[in-house]
Amino acid sequence: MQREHHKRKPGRPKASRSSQTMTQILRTASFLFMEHGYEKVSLVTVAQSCGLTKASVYYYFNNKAVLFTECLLLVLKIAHDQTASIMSGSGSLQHRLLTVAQRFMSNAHIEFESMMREASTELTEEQVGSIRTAEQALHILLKDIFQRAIDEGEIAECDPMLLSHVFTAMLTVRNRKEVINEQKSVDQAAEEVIQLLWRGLAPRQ
Amino acid sequence: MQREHHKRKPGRPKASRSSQTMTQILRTASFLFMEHGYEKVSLVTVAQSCGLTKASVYYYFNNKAVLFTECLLLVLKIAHDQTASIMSGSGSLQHRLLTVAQRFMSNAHIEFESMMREASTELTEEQVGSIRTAEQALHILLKDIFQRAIDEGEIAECDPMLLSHVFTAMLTVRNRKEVINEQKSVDQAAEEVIQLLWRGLAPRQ
Amino acid sequence: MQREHHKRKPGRPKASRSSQTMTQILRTASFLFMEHGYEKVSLVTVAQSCGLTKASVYYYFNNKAVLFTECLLLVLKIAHDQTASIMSGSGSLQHRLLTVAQRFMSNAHIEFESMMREASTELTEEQVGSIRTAEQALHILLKDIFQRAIDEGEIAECDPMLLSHVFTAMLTVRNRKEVINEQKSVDQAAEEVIQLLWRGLAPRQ
Amino acid sequence: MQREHHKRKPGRPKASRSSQTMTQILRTASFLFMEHGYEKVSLVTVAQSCGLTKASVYYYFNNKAVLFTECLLLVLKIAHDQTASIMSGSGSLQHRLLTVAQRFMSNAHIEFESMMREASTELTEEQVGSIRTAEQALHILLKDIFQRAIDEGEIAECDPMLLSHVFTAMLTVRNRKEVINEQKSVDQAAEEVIQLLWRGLAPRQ
DNA sequence: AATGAATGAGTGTTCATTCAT
DNA sequence: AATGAATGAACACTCATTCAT
Repeated sequence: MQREHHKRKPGRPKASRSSQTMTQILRTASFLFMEHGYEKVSLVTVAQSCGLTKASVYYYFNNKAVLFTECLLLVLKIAHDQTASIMSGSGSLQHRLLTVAQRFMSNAHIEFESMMREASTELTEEQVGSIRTAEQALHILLKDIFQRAIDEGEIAECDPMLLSHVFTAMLTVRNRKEVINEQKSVDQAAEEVIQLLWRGLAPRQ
Repeated sequence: MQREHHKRKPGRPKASRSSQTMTQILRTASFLFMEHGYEKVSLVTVAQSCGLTKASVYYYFNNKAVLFTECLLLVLKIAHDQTASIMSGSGSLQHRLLTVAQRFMSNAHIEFESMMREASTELTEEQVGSIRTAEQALHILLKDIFQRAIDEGEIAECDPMLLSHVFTAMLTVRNRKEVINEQKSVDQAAEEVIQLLWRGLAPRQ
Repeated sequence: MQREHHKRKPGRPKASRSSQTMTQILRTASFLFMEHGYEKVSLVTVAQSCGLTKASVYYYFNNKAVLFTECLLLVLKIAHDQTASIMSGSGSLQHRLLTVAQRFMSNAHIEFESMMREASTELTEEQVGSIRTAEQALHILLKDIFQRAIDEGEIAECDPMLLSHVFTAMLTVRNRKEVINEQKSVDQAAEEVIQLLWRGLAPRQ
Repeated sequence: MQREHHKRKPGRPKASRSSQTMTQILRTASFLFMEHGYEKVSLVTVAQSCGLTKASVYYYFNNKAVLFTECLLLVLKIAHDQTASIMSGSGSLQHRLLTVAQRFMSNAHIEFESMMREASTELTEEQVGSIRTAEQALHILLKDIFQRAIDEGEIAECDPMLLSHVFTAMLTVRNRKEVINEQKSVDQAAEEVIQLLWRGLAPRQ
């Protein structure tokens, strides 16, 4: 009889906190992984940073590799979306690249490739694959943009995929203390990097 | 190389050890650290790769942090000397940079900054400092070369130190599978990277 | 079956639970425990095998020890009843023993004593006691049957309780791969075991 | 020059204690495994029972599965050798079997098959195989003895391998409290079991 | 000069158990 | 009646480090 009133599912309803806790773990862990890499971040660190117990982290993520994978997918997705959003905006290509550079360089992170090398022995092939795919999506996005710019004569001819990698590699100067310091802000450094990339070293005659 | 650093006391291996075995450990460990990073390389791995026991490694190096420090100092010194040698040679600046790039890119290694971040929690400030100093020597070398080139109008005006960092950062594309593969050799990639750096993106009119 | 054990209070599931779900848990868990032993069967396995959650299992059984106890009591009662039913049937004693043997040997199960030893550190003395009682009921049943057979001269004189244990112990050969295989079926093995027990090794003159 | 005196190997000599510690671990662990099974025996228990640390156990045995395997191989070898020695002695077959039975029944142990089922998920196929081989060696030993006895008309015709398994299965009654107690010693029980096996149930006419 | 032995601290992972809903 | 969330205790395993020889 009660059942006819409102077919409420039995059991404790999934508290909205549930998803909140999970995303909090994801966010915290993402930050830690990007900051310190795979090995250095222990699950107890993640847990404590969230005010939880190790076992609670395991309640949401089956193991460290899974957590790591989801974190990277999240970070890469955000990076991809942000980049896409910025690049689809108005302004000159140079200016939009600068905006992307500033965005990327504003949050420190371990160089991607190093992190993957560190983690790859612990991840399944599938996990590595999914991360690689998400990473490539970002590079393909940039490559396509560069390709179009080349076609339209906006930039000089070159391998657009290589350019995409070089571009992101250049942004890692952000991590060097001699580059970013009291005298040179991140934004300023980004500007100079982009200018370097744009003009090249060749002297103007 | 050791005699050059007078202030270091901890971090310096016990004197009067058979330099034969010691340099072998150094070389082997250097290779392993550059290949896999700090954490991934256990002292037993180093020992076995030398045909020794863990305890023997401890006989020459007081602890892992000391060994790591000595390794990086060695690697950085070699890199510095090689670069200096190449850059002091003849040929155009662009060509000499290409040679340096090819040399660097030919042996895979974990991105330097990532490795330092990984290791830095285990190293003493002094150890970090000595590595940073050696690293900076390399960048100062490049900076000076770039500065002179700017002064002589060989390359466009820019922050030479930043340029030095950007230059080395660009070389890390070597680690990306999409860049180095069957279709593009390391030397070819190096060439394209240098060309990109030289010409920049701006379209020629 | 529960009503028969008045003295047990801990170890007895909360009253007035939907016997539907409860018996399903009991049946499923019994099977799993007999198949894999105490430790190997986690409550989450039991729950999932029933399409429930761990917490639901706890709703019916206060803890793992209680569930295990109830399972064994159930299994032992079934074994007892089946044996009683078979032995009270017609046919020669040897033939009825064969039927029992075939019944027992047809479903694989961990040797009883091993399972008890595994579980006993987690069970209360009371729980161990109740299981032992149920187990003994089975042996007493057999003992009485053997005693009567001895009295009636149907079998040779011997300690009937020991015989009961030897009889059940012999049936555990069922678990050995060298005994039960493609060439020898369970029923055939049972037959040979019973024949061995019946005739003994002594050569006939 | 020193080298010419006595080519002593460098390093600390393998203390005779070394092997002593190792065999002590083996003995202790064997006892514990036979007493409680695979899962129940944690390596910290083993270590403490030897007055060592967990890590020390790992110094001698790479992991729990390896330790377990070596323990079982040891136990099975001892059992095999003891049995062979006893069976090759003089006296009637019945009497020698009794001696074997008494020997086996005097030390309690978990039923072998149960232990293997418990452990097999953690062992490599190779490890399982080597244990199975050692186990089979014992059964083959018995089988051959039984076969010869059959050939010589010393015992009645039957499947000698099945007999071997039945024989060892019968000895597990040792674990039952109703069999071994204040009123019936192990030796006495062994005697009755052997008598049962020898004479069988069939009434003598 | 080199090594066998031993250890402490830490890591990932599992699981029975509790509690509010 | 049933469940989502959270936890503590245990376990297997690794590794840098020490010390007597």
